[in-house]
Amino acid sequence: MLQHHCKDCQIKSAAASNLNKEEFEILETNSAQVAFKKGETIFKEGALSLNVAYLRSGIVKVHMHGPTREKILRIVKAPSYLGIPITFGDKINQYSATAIEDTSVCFIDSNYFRNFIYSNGKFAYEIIVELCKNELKDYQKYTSQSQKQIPGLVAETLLCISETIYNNPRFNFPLTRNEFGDMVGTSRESVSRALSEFSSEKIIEINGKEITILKKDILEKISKNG
Amino acid sequence: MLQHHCKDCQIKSAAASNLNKEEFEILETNSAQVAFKKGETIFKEGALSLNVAYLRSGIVKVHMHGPTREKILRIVKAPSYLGIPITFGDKINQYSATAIEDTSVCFIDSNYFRNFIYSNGKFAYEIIVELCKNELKDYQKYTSQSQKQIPGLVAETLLCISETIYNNPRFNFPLTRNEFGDMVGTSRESVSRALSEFSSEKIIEINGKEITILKKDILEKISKNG
DNA sequence: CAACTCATGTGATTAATATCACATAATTAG
DNA sequence: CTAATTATGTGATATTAATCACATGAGTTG
Repeated sequence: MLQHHCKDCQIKSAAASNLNKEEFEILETNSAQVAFKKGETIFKEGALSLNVAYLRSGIVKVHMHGPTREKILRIVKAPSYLGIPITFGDKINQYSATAIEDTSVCFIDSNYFRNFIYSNGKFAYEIIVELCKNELKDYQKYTSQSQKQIPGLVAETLLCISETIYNNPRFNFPLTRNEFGDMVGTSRESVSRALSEFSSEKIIEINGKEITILKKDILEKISKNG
Repeated sequence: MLQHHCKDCQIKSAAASNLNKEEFEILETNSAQVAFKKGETIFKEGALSLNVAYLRSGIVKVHMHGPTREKILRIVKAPSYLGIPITFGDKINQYSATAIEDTSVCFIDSNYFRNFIYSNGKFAYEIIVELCKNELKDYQKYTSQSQKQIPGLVAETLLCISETIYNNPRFNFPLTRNEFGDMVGTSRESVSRALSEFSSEKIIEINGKEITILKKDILEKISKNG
């Protein structure tokens, strides 16, 4: 457990901003900050869920076993809670989280986290807001994925990664082609072909892992039309 | 607004069970019970979300516009909250709810609902648990839908409707074939073909809207293997 | 740095599903 | 009760994407 001072943490969650001095002391003595290297597992499907994980820095993939392959549910960028649902929705983790860049995670004993919900209404409210926003985002993605064809899904994913994770039209795509496939529910070959197509049409530029979005408007159109 | 007494309501939510006498009085004066006939819209995508909807009785489909067609996100059976996320995740409804059987819904002014979260930790906690459980269920379904093929999806849906909605191997399927397609992300023809196939193999029996699951074990195998 | 292993791109083939077309059944409206 | 509308089933065809096969490339490890 690294020494840390939650009260002075510069990257508190919206919920934690509502904690008072005493609650911060409780948080501090019942949480642990852990560093993960790229590729390391933060928590694993099937294990007991005893902690709430708060992602302080880095990027993480949230994923679960599917009927035929792994499914990447979302890419999470710090700062954000990582799976409150696995803590309060079930006793056993229903999904895993793996660092796709070096990350720092605070694990909070879920009993104390629960007590904050009981005793601090503003804290609870912010947690609810975060859960609600996630659900809405998930439903959007869910709907897209069941209706769009592969070029649309690949375009959507590129835009999403560019805009919500890197805020930059040029970025290092953090997943392998195989994982990209796991994310949109298709094979690595199909992803590869869609990317090649976009590249040959000068909509994007590919340099290994580095992708540059050249024509955002066209990519948006492809994403929208499926 | 129908006259009603929330305190004595026999079908309170887990969250509402934690409200005290005063809170029930507030709830009573700031909520309205409304009856909906089959097919009527309970709330609509795009409208302002000013109320939390609590489904007291009946069955509802929750759905949203997708890129190419409507998407049915879930079938909800009473008693259950209907879309807390639309109230606290955004100011505008991101999805609609439509009665697929006659229903009774309590609309609760979201400002008062929010106050309960602020002031009653156990209420807030139960809301969080419900949101978390929904997220886990959604992720499971989400993963299935992006990996299984149509027979697997149709089998999964039949089992789900049979077990979680009707608790009976024989039931009146509450959706048209088209809506069934909207639910699993496929065309009505493909759903129809899968059902015919199951029927000719004596796995199910179809009598118009009435479906009987004859061989649950085989249906489960089809569902599991995709 | 050489030998592996893993990741990627791409052509050929196969399989799954969408779409179209149409007949028929069920439901709704007048 | 009849006409109109909507829902359903099913064959034929077209489209899409999966799978297989293989070459190349990049990164890793001894």
